[in-house]
Amino acid sequence: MDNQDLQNLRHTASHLLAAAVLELYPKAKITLGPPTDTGFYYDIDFGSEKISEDDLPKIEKKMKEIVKKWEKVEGKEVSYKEAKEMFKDNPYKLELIEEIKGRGEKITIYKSGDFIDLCRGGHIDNPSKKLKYFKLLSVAGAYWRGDEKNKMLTRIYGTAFFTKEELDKYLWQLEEAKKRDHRVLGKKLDLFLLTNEVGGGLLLWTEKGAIIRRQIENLIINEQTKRGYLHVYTPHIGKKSLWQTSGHWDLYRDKMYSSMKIDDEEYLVKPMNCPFHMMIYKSKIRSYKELPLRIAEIATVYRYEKAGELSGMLRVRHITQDDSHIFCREDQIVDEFLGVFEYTIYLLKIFGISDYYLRLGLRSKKEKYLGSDEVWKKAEEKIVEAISKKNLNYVRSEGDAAFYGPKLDIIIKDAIGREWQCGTIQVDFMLPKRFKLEYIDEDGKVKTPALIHRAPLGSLERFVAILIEHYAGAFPLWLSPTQVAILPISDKYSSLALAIEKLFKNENIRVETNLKNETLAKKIRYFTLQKVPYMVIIGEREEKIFKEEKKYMAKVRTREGKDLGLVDVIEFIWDLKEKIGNFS
RNA sequence: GCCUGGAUAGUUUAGUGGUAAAACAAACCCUUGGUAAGGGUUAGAGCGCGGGUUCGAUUCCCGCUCCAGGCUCCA
Repeated sequence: MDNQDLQNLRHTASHLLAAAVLELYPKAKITLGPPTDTGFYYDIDFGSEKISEDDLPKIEKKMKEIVKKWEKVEGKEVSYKEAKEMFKDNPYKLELIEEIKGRGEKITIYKSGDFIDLCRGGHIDNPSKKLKYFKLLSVAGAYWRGDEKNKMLTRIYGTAFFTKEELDKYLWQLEEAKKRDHRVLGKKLDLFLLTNEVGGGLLLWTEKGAIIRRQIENLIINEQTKRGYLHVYTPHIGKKSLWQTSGHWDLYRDKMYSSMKIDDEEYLVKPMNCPFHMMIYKSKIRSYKELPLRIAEIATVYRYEKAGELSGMLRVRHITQDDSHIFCREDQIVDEFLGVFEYTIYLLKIFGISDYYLRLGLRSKKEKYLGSDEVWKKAEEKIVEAISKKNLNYVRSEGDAAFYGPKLDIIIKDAIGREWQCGTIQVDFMLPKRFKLEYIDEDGKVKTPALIHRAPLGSLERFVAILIEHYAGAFPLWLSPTQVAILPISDKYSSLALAIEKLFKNENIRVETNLKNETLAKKIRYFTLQKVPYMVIIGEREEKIFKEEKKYMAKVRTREGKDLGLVDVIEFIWDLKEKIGNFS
C-alpha cells in the first residue's frame, strides 16, 4: 500500500461524509472535499442550520450505514450541459463546472450508491469492504475558495485508515501531542502567562520562562559578537514620519497600532526595527571599509494580529526578534547571506532542531510592494545564488515576500503538526534608498548600500514555544529553569542541604531545595514532573561522610530515573559546568 | 475579523433556576521516612465582565472580554 492508496481512501471518505450530510440535511450544499496529509475534510454550506461537534456522532453513524451499500465508485465523463443540469441546485458546483470548462478540461462525475459528486477522481474500489476505519474529528469554518470576502462554509474534518490499529495509533498520537502542547506545559512548568486582564496576545514571561529566554538571549549576543555584529538598543516608538519614509505607513499599516500624540506630533509603536537601525547607520559618513556593517538588537516589536489568529506563545501581538540589519556592498550580499544562513543552522543545531524546510518568499500579484521588477529580480537572484551554492532544497512561495524584498524563511512544525515561520533572511534594495543611506566606495564615489534584514530564530516568543514542544518540557541542562534540585530525606539534614545548595549557587547553577516535610518519593515525583535534570539526595549517609571526612557527597538521580550513584558534589558541579558550556 | 465551542478555588475538573462539589497544590499537626503520591486537620471560589428575564441566575437570554480548533493572515 502506498501513499496514493491512502489518499484515495480518504478522498472516498470525504464523499461518504458528503453523502451522509445530504441525507441528514437535505438542504445543505456540498462544495469541495479533498484528502489531506492526515485525513480529509468537506466544506459544506448548511444554510441557516448550525452544525457543531455534537452533531458529528450522528453524521458518523449515517456514514457507517451508507458505506455498506457502496460496493464500487464509478466515474464517467459528462458534457458541460449534463453537468450543469445535474448540479443546477448547487451554485458552488456550478462555479467549479464553469472553471473546469474554462480550463478546457473534461468534466467527470463519480457515483457510489445513490451519491454522485463532481470530482476529478482518485478513489478506492470497494468502500464497503475497505472504508471501515474512519472518524470525524472537528468542525471549523472555512471561506469558500479560501477568500475571506466569500461566504463562510462549515468544514468537517475527519481521518481514515485502512486498519483499526493505524486509526487508533493516530488518535493516540493526537492525544500525546496535546500533552506536549506548549500551552499545557507552559502552565504545568510555570513558564508564561496569558490573562484576559492584560489582553489578547500579550504574554507575561514568568520567572522560569524568563530564565529560558535569557539563556537564549545570552547565546545570541555571544555568538553574534563573535560574528562581528554590533548590538544596540532602540526605542519602542518613533515619529510617524519615520514610517512614512520606510513605506510601512503605506504598505504595512494594517499591522500597526493606531498613532499616539506627543507634543503635537504623531508617533507610532514600532512593528519593525529597520528605521531605527537605518538612523544609526546614517549617523555618520560610512566608508566601504566599514561594510558589512551589522547592527543587531534583540528587540520587541508590536504588530496587530486579528483576534482569532492569536495562539498561545506561537502567535502574539508583541514579538521579540533576534533582529539585525546588515548594510553591505552589492558584491558582498551573497557571502553575507550565506554567513547568516550558516549561523542560523548552527543555532538550530544547538537546539537539536532538524525538522524544518526553507521557503523562498516572493511577490504575489495581489499585494502591493515597493520597487521595480528589475530590483526584485536582482534581489531574488542573489538569494538563489546563495542557496544554490549550498545545494539547498527550498519551496518557492508567491505572496510570502516582505513589502521591500524577497526572503528565505525557515518553517518549523509544532506538536500538532502546524507549520510556523521562524527564521527569516531578507534581501532589500529599497529601504536604504528611501532613507538616503550612503557610503564612500574605494573609487571615492558615493553609493547606496544593500541591506539584509535577518532574524535567525524569528521571534523568541514563537521559538520558545517551538522549543517547549520540541523538548516536551524536558529542556537540556543549559536551558532548564532549575538545573538541580536538592532533596534532603528529612528535616534533620536541612543544614547540610543548604550548605550544598550554596556550593551550586556559587557556581551559578540554578538550584532549588525542597525542605518540606515530605517523603523522598514524593519529592522525587514532584521534581520529575517539573522535569528538573538532576536530583541530589541528602540523608544520613551523606551527613556521616561529611562529618567524618569533611567531604560533600550525595546520591544523584536524573529526571529519567537513572541513578548516578554517590558522587562528590564539587566534581559533579564541574561536570555540570562543562555540560552547560557545551549546550547539553 | 469570520465559523464553531468554551470560561466554576492556585491547577484539573464535577454540578445545579433556590446562593457550589472533588482531587492535586497550599497552611498546620502527626510521622523523620533512601528513589514517582505516608496519615490527619484547616483554609480557599460565589461560578470571566456588564446588562436583561425571574420572587430568585453560576445555571436562561443579550452584549463585551479572553481562550481553543479552523479559515484568512503571519515572526
